Amino acid sequence: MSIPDSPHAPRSLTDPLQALTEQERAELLTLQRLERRAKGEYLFRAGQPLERYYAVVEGCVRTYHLHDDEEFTLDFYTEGQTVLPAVAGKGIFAPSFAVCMEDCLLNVTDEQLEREVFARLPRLKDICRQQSEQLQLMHQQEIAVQKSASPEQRYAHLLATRPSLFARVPQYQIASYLGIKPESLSRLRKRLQQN
Amino acid sequence: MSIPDSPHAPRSLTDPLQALTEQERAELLTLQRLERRAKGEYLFRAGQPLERYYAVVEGCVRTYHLHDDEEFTLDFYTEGQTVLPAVAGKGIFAPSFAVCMEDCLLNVTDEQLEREVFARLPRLKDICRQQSEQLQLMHQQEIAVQKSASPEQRYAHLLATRPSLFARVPQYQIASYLGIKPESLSRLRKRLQQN
DNA sequence: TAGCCATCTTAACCAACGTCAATGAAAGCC
DNA sequence: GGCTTTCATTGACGTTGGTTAAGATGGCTA
Repeated sequence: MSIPDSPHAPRSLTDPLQALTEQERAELLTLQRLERRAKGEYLFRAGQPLERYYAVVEGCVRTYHLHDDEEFTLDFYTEGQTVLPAVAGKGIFAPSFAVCMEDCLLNVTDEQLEREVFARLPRLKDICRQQSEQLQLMHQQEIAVQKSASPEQRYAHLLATRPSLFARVPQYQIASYLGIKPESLSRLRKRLQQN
Repeated sequence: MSIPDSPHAPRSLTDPLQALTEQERAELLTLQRLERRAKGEYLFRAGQPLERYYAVVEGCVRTYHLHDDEEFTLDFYTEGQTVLPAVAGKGIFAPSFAVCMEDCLLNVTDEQLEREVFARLPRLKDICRQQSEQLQLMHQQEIAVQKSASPEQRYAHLLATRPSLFARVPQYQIASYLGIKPESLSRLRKRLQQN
């Protein structure tokens, strides 16, 4: 019933900004651009060019994939998380849909802003690159878990690591995140209660 | 029975070196370091610091994840592919095992060599970054497929896109790549034959 | 050649998920 | 309040993958 959690492949990231000085962080705050999005609004849709990327300051964003008119939830992003790998720019197209589950406050970055920020805070570039590499390894890890863990294990793990999600997100979307149907999740939960 | 293949999330990459001039490519050839590894040799093991990364020039490398003494194949890398995201350096640890399925000829890069190459061919840095971003999107795509496609669909897709693998790799490892047991793959194949 | 090992297949049984359909419960709307 | 909509639950039933165990095949070696 245990989830494979390699000690060297963290599934959650340390705040990348910790490496900055107080002053640098203050400067970053003056540079960043915040936007509000209402519940139900889309940040992007599959196939669209990705000109901006988003970090969640407040609220919850869900990404999903569409296949045979059915949604498959890829991930939920909450406070402090960056939606998708922070990738944007020419020739980059969204592989999925991203929709706000709640009213959101978002930190929005486009190519130009990224250049400005990196110009002011050159150290941030390396930090971001490291962050991106960590994320890649985490994705490998996620694929591994998806292959080796049962739906029940994945559910238990989600419940343990992100319990607050269950209060913010409808269960049928959690089910699709776990890769099963809502009815199955319902029965799975019942099974666990009884034991 | 169709596999979700978003037109904008390519599952195979264009050769990143196409963007280089003939001369640059020639220079790259003089810089690169080739190594031979025998069948069965490990490139790295889970938890080890990743000081080098590898591209397959000839042969086949398998990465896998270990969970409850069972192997879960993450991917097979053949001619022209880079093993894992090309990530290496301080603080980076292997999330999985990588073992040669055949005698291999590998293109090996460590941090120092990477610096040298980037110093000689500065354009390559951007190319690699773009490549890395594409890879990240492909990983997202893979997670989506893993969630939305049945083992049968994944099998059909693998057969269609990488038929040569079936001649190079034992079937029980293909099964673990598909996320099922060898017996199930055997039955699945029989089912498909009959229909 | 005989024996061993790894791999693939087959069969029988069980558990778990998918599907379809019906019922409840909660929230939002007129 | 009554209505609709959305979401969660439950049941019946079929399909499929996991498990276990037993052969079959082929290659390798003593």
